[in-house]
Amino acid sequence: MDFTNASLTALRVFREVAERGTLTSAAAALDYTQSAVSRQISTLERAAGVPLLERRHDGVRLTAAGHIVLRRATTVLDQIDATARELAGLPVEAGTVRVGWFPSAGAVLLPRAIAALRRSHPAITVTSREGSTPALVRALRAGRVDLALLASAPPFRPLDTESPPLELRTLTERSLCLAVPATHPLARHDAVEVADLRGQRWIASPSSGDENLMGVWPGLDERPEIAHTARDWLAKLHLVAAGCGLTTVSASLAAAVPPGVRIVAVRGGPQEQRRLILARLPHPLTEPVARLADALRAAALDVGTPV
Amino acid sequence: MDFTNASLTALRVFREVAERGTLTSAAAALDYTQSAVSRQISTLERAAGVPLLERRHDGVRLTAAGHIVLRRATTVLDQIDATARELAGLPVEAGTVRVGWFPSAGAVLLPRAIAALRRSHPAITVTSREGSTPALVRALRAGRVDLALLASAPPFRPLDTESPPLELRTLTERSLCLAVPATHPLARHDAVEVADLRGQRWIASPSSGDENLMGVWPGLDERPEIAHTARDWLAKLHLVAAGCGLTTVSASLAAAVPPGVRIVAVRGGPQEQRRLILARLPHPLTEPVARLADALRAAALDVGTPV
DNA sequence: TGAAGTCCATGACTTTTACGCATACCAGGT
DNA sequence: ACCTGGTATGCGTAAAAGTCATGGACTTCA
Repeated sequence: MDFTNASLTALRVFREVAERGTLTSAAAALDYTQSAVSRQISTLERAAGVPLLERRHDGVRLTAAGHIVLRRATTVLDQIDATARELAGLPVEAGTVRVGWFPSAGAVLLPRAIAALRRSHPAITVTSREGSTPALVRALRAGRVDLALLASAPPFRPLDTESPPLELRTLTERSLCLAVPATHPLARHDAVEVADLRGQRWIASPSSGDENLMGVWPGLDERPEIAHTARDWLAKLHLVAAGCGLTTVSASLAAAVPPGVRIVAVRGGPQEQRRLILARLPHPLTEPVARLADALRAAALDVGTPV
Repeated sequence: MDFTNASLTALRVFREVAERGTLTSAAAALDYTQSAVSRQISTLERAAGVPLLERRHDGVRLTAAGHIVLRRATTVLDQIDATARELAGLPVEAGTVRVGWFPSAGAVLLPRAIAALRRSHPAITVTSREGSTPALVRALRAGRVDLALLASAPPFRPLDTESPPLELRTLTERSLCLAVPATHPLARHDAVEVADLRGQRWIASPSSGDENLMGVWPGLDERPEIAHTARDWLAKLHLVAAGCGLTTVSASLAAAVPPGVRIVAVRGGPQEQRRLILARLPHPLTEPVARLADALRAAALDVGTPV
């Protein structure tokens, strides 16, 4: 008998034992007797050809082989669960407003706002452009855009020092989150500890200098291993989905992640807040610009709601 | 009973049936009787809740659900086999491959290839970086990447003029397609006429000069109205989903479009072909690099198949 | 039209496996 | 010495897996 004849049930039991630390508590959790669990584990160890658990007086610990099996079992069982889900088939007043947006700020929010505005004010037309924060601020000042959607991180410096100061409205202020592959152990819970991020591989944006790399958790207390660099969010998120690494993500992008990506919060370490800001020049708004600003605010409230 | 209680034996049997096309021949290969295989498949279908095979007089064919299960079963069984090898301490190929990619070339293909490679050669590590075509060619020449995934359009000029010439392999050559909102009238059919593109609003990449704008159909015979400019594909595609405009898209990205986007072909006017190219320096490949190149070729074949 | 061949599904039966109950053993704490 | 919490194992039973034999459906060929 070799490992290829292991059973999924045994792998599930093993995972539960590894998580809870005793056969007895795993049995209770899975509605087995302690002896049934003991036999399952014994069968799995015979299949593996090596002990997977070190028995102690107060429970069990994983052996090196046990860690191997746990890692693989997690992947296998997540694939089985994903299969089950997949099988269940569980998807304007006239005028033009010009808005600029930074990708992580605009990718979800702006399309939703535009869609909502089309329904409520079909005569209002929106055009938009992607740009960096400095470029968008210049575009606002120059009148090339009416509104700008920007992301902002501590220490929340002013966008520029020109006069008059821009009118800023914070649409959301959320904790920075983490995009993890759905099959990753960190994806099991809604939140992970910052200490759990050690030893992970990261997908970061290319950048120069030694400021914090975008994409790496800012509270990480080790030198990160950058496995991939990417600017494009579609590619980034698909790399995450493929299990290629982790990346930080604004909570507002959570609605746009492809299948295979889980968004989790990070506990421990300083709270990393990110603001989504709507910037404009401080003069009276035209009606269409005011309506788009309303739609963006409404969309910002919706984005916090899972769809 | 649900799918999470499926057995590895049943998945192995299913995979063999899928591969051989008849229960009888799969039974012979696995040393079962034909009726044992029939019962295994029936049990799996009850677990799935839907038929996985279409019985015909000359054997069986996979249903859509069957394809789902086969894909997942392959991953699961490969993981189990890899676990057995890992537990036995069998030597495996180790090494890191560095690959560069242009977003529209890399966003779908590379994650899939990396995922497949991880299953077949878990000891091979891949790191990657996004870059423009000229930057990636320079990175290849300088030895900073081992492979580069590039997109190419007519007239298919050489990537550079240095010697020796790079070794290029075309992974796919596809017609350029159009991403349209699912609610758009043009989404009703699989293909549209180039004349129907007049008067549409477009989402283009920002660029300078008067060469064709990326994102606008190159055969369009009027001055296009650019409603949005964006580089980020996630944002672009969500703008399309929101009904904000159309954009051109490589067929290889079709697998990554979010809900609300339809990919359609364009008839009339000159055929717009796009090539997806794998570039490398013309010297012998190390084993890991060769394996990743194989995985990319295989993934390129898969991307053409609707799932 | 009938025979032959190939395929899948199923009734009846046998063999094997999984699990619960009860109990023994072990280590640590009081 | 006793108690608590843990794991391993003998025994018995029920359930699952597999084989044998057979029937039905379809296609091909004489």
